[in-house]
Amino acid sequence: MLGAEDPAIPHRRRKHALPGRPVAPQMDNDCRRCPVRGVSLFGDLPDEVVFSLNNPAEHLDLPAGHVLYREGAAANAAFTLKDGVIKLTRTAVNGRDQILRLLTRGDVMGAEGLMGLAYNHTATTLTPVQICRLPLPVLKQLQAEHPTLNHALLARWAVALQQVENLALELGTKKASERLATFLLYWRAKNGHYPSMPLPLSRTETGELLGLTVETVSRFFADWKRRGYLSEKAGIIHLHNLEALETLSGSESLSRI
Amino acid sequence: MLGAEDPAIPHRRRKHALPGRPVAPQMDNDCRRCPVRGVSLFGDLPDEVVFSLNNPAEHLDLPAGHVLYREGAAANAAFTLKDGVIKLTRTAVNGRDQILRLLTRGDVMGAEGLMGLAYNHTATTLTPVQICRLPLPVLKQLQAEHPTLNHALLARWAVALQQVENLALELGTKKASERLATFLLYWRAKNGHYPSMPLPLSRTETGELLGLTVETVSRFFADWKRRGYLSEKAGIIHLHNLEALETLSGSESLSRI
DNA sequence: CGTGACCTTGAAATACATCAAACCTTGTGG
DNA sequence: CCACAAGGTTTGATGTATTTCAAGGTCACG
Repeated sequence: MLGAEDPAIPHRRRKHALPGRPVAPQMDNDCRRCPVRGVSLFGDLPDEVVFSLNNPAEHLDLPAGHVLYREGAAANAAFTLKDGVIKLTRTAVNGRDQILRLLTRGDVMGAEGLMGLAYNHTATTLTPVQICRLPLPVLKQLQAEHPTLNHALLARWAVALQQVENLALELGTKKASERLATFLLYWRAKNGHYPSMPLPLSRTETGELLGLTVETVSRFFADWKRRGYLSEKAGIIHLHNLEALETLSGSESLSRI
Repeated sequence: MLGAEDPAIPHRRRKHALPGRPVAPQMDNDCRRCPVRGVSLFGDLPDEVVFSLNNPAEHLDLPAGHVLYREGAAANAAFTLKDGVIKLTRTAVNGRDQILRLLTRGDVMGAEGLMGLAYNHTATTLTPVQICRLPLPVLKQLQAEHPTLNHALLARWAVALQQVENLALELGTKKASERLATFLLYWRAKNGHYPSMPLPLSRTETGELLGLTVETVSRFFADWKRRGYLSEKAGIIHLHNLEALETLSGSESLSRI
């Protein structure tokens, strides 16, 4: 609880998004030994079914800054994220981007292809990732043969809906500092409640998530660093004053304290 | 296409939300003759199944301003909206409300009770409504017996997700006038693309949907009325200048034109 | 015909965006 | 290995969109 060890691997920060050819080393392409099978879509499927799959999924290793698929493109596969962080974004008519969800280990993306024809988002890796690519025809067949899968899909959709609802609630009811503080605390919780966590979002991206400009995000970070609420080093955020951040996430504003 | 007849019933505007006792006349409680069966959850179920249901659903007639269920309350039933408009809201920690979805004919609500224990939203009628109340145990059993139902549920979840994503996109990337104009055009489309449509939202509620204050909403309405873009009478909105609104929904601002 | 809910309008305050420039940091090529 | 280039971050000055506060106006209903 109090001051545990530092978390995971400090995901290396990307510079400019490389064109990123899928460096797929095919190390272990066996679904039965998939490290995320427990949390993945197939968690509910019995062993014999997973055996029978004959490894329909393709393992991929991608660098940070790689676009997996684009909003509006014809959907041909769904993906499971085994490790790393991915952002799902949409672009408004005025050209501004909105991050709608941040995906981490175990999350599924692209499954909307089961319902419609096109992807609803653009999926971009924020760190190097390991993912599992599942062609939609395979998934459709599995869905038909094993109704359990539908339940798993339903559960995921429900979670996704709640996440986006939380986002809309934040965007519609809170001000800049509140949104940013709330996000930092959320991200901390999502990363194991450690006092430190990797933050693979640039200031611009943080703004795209929270409906703010780069400058506004930067100003609050700077302000909170000066106050000693947090510090940052090599892409790792350290939260020193959770209480202050919790208060900020509730109501306070920069100039009022 | 051009200047068609006026649309539906001018839903009477509520004054203060009555405590609203469920005036349920039980006129026709037979699911087989349900006017929205085609668009409802059971659209896919074969006739014999619907027959066998033995009318598990309860028909309700509610006045405007009635709270169907509250965020956080134990979920015991799902509902199908046969007629009228309902808002789904959540309240932020600071007490401000956010409308997350507006439901119309055929929409389903409260199905999150299938996955979790509590309702995620507060559901409030904005007009008099006719709804169908479906106890969750019944729905769960149907779900187990007829996997088709899962597909229907999945489809609905997918639509809900897209709607909320659209909202988040609006809230995160656009400014007041753009959001309001976009919403008016959206609402027009949802009401049959007629030049006129009932708007069962108060200024306050419109603000709660779009992340704005009453005053801001009122000012834009006033401004656009003065410009002749629209007019309003007895809760009915008439859009006179779609082009202007479309431009506004894209980029323009009040002071800049 | 008064009362309560809702809507409008104005003036002032403020939060955030925009514009502009300097500063870091990190990977790269000489 | 150094220095530069490029992307990202910080900071300041200024503008403006939107909120906040306050008051008056309208409409429907009892």
